[in-house]
Amino acid sequence: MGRTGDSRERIVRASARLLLSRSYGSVSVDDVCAAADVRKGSFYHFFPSKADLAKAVVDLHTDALLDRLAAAAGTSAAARLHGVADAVGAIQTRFESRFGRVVGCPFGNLAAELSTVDDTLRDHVASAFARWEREFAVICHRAHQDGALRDGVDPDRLAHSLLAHTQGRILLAKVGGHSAADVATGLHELIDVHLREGAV
Amino acid sequence: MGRTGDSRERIVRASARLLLSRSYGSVSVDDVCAAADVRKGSFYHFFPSKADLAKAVVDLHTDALLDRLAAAAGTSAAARLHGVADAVGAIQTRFESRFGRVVGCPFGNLAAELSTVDDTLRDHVASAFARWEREFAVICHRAHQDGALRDGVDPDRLAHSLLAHTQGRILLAKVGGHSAADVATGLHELIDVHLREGAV
DNA sequence: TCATCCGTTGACCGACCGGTCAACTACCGC
DNA sequence: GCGGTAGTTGACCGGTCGGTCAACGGATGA
Repeated sequence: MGRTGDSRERIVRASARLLLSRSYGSVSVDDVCAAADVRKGSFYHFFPSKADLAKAVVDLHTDALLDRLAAAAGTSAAARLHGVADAVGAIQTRFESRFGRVVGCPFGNLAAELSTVDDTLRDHVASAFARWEREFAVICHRAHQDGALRDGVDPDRLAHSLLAHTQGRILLAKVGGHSAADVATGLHELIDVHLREGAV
Repeated sequence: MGRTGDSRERIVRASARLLLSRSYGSVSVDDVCAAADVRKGSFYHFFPSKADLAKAVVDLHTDALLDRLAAAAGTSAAARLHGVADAVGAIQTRFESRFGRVVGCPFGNLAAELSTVDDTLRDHVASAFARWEREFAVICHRAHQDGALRDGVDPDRLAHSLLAHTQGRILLAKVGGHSAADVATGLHELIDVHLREGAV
């Protein structure tokens, strides 16, 4: 082994950073190798193609997100719902301070750019979204059982709606140059309008 | 003039089609020229760069969208609100039948891929979104004046929320392989929860 | 001690990228 | 008829792209 054997991890982390600050198409394998201080041959030792690297990056973000969502506390179901909005806001705020601006959602960025280009990658991102939505759905169902949801609000559909809203808000903040805090505020509003009057 | 002098238009229309079916990064200037049956020199006679072509495509879609939104009829303000959801659904359904799948929003796709890469392009797309949101806002304000909106719902914030939701739903449909009809349904639901009970 | 194997290196490749250019052509106003 | 000009053509360019490969090195286990 050359140095410490953490080359693969350095590659994934470096490309996660580069993909957020730019885009899949504008980040070359050479860029990634330079940022990770790894030679190209090593890169292709770990990843059969650039697309596979992107999948690894998706997995990295998926693990991080699911951890964060699980850690999001909250006593009542309604508070838990607001907790996920806070979690999303916290992640975006962290990206914002790291890159100096809202740079989008790691999943959403790849989904928008590559869904129509690489079908296996599309499928991979879709799975990540599905897991994310399932986490939301669990919380929505709990809120439903607690009677915190407005009449006629279906928990599964609310979960999907929440995810869509998250993606849309982040995208608009990215293109419009808004702040990550606005994203969180918008999500809180969306949640409130779905909660029964008088719920926390 | 070589043929009929409609080269520029052919270029824009061909690249509008290619950008929707693929992505900015995966569509080359050569691809566009081939699809438009135009030689590369002609392309660069009309557009100083590939990015400028993308701006022209944005303008094309902006005009089409604003026309469509203006044509969306509706007697009551609430019906008008649902009318914009139908308009979005109709556009997406048309794309779906043209390309065999949901291919995303022309603005959203470019916003996600290029906001962090090309600042002038980002600004151009942001302007298009701003005009779109303003159209939504006009209708939301009308609904507000008519007392159709739930208490505490701010019309401007609702317009932004509606736009975000539109983008998010389209993105999720694109990556998840859902239908354009689902997008419209989701938008109708979002509108309904913001309307006062008993409003049409 | 030695073979094995994972990781590493750097040179290399053909294709394709966005973009340029000088020459040519057909129209239009004069 | 003639000059100017908008449009067109095809050859051309340097750079970069994703990806390949043979050779090498150092730890590990027998």
